Amino acid sequence: MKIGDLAHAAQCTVETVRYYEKEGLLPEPARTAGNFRVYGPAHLERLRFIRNCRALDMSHDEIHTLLNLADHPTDGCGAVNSIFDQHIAHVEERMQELAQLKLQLTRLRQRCTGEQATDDCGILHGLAAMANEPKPKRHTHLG
Amino acid sequence: MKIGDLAHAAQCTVETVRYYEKEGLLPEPARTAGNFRVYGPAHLERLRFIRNCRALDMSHDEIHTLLNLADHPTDGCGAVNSIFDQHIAHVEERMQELAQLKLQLTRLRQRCTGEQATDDCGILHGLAAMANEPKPKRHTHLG
DNA sequence: ACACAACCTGAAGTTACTATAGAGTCAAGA
DNA sequence: TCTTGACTCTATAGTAACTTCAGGTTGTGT
Repeated sequence: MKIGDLAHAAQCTVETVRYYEKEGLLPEPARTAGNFRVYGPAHLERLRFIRNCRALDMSHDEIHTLLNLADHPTDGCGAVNSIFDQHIAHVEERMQELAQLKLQLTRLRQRCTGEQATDDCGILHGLAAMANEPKPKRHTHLG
Repeated sequence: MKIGDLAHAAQCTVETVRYYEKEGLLPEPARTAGNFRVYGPAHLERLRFIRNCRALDMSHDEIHTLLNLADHPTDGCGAVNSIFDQHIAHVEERMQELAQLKLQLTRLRQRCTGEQATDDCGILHGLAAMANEPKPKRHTHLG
C-alpha cells in the first residue's frame, strides 16, 4: 500500500506518517521505482500502535520506549507496567491541577455578574490582586 | 527597578519578561545610559496580572484581549465575562477528556499484572488492538 | 585593576505536528 | 499519444510559550 492508504487505514494524515518516519517511530519502508513509499501490514500494525498510544496522550519518548520493549518479546514486561503507571500518575496530576484551576476560575467569575464598567469589574480586580504563588512545576507533558 | 528585580517580584525569569515585551504583553520600558531596562510599579502590576492569567492557563491571546479591556476602563465588562466563561468551558472539556483517558488507561493497565514476557503482555496487546476511532478534535489550548 | 554578577541581543531548541512551495509520478479519459 | 488531475516527493517554516545558548557589555565589590 502507498502512504495515502496507510494514513487512511490508521486515521491520520500523510504528513504525520512521514513525520513519524523522520522521528524514528516508523521504520523506513521500501520504495517503488518512482520513489514512492510502499508499506505492508506490519507497518500498519505499528502505526496503529503508535496512534493508540497518542490517543492516550503518551509522548513520543514514551512510545519509543514502549516500541523498543515490544521489539524484544522475550524480556519481561515490568518496564511496560511502570511506563503505564507513570503515565496514569501524569494524568491524575493534571486532573487535580485542572480541578484546582476551575475552582479559582469560578470563584473569580462570581465576582462580576453584570455590566459594570471594567473599572469596577471584580474579575479584573481579582486578576490584579491574586497572590502569585510560585507556580508548582509541572511534571507532566499533558499541557 | 531592573529586570532581575522585576522578575523576582513577579516569580518568573528574566527571559520570560523579555519575551513578554517582545510579544507586546509588556510595554517597552525606559533604559539607563548603559541600555539596561528600568521598570516602575505599573510594570510590576501588569506583569503580575499576566502571570496570574498564565497561572489560570490562559493563552497569550486571551491575556492580550483582557489587557486591552482593562486599558479601557469606561467600557462595559461583558467581554471580560465571556472570556472567562469560555475559558472555564475549556477547562471543563479538558477535565472530561482526561477522565475518559484515565478510564482507558486503567482498564489497559489491569490487563497486565505480573512479569510475563512482553510477548504475552496484555497492555502491549491491548495497545495493538485498540480500535482507533477518529480522535475527537481538541477545542482547548490546554494540551 | 580585576573578578564576577547581572545585563544585552539574536538565534536556536522544545513538542507533535500542520502547512506551504515547487517538483515528480501515475492512472484514466479524449 | 496527450493531457488532466490525484497523489507523491523533499525541504522549509510556522504553531505556543517559553528555555537555552553564544558572545558581548555594564555595573559592583574588593
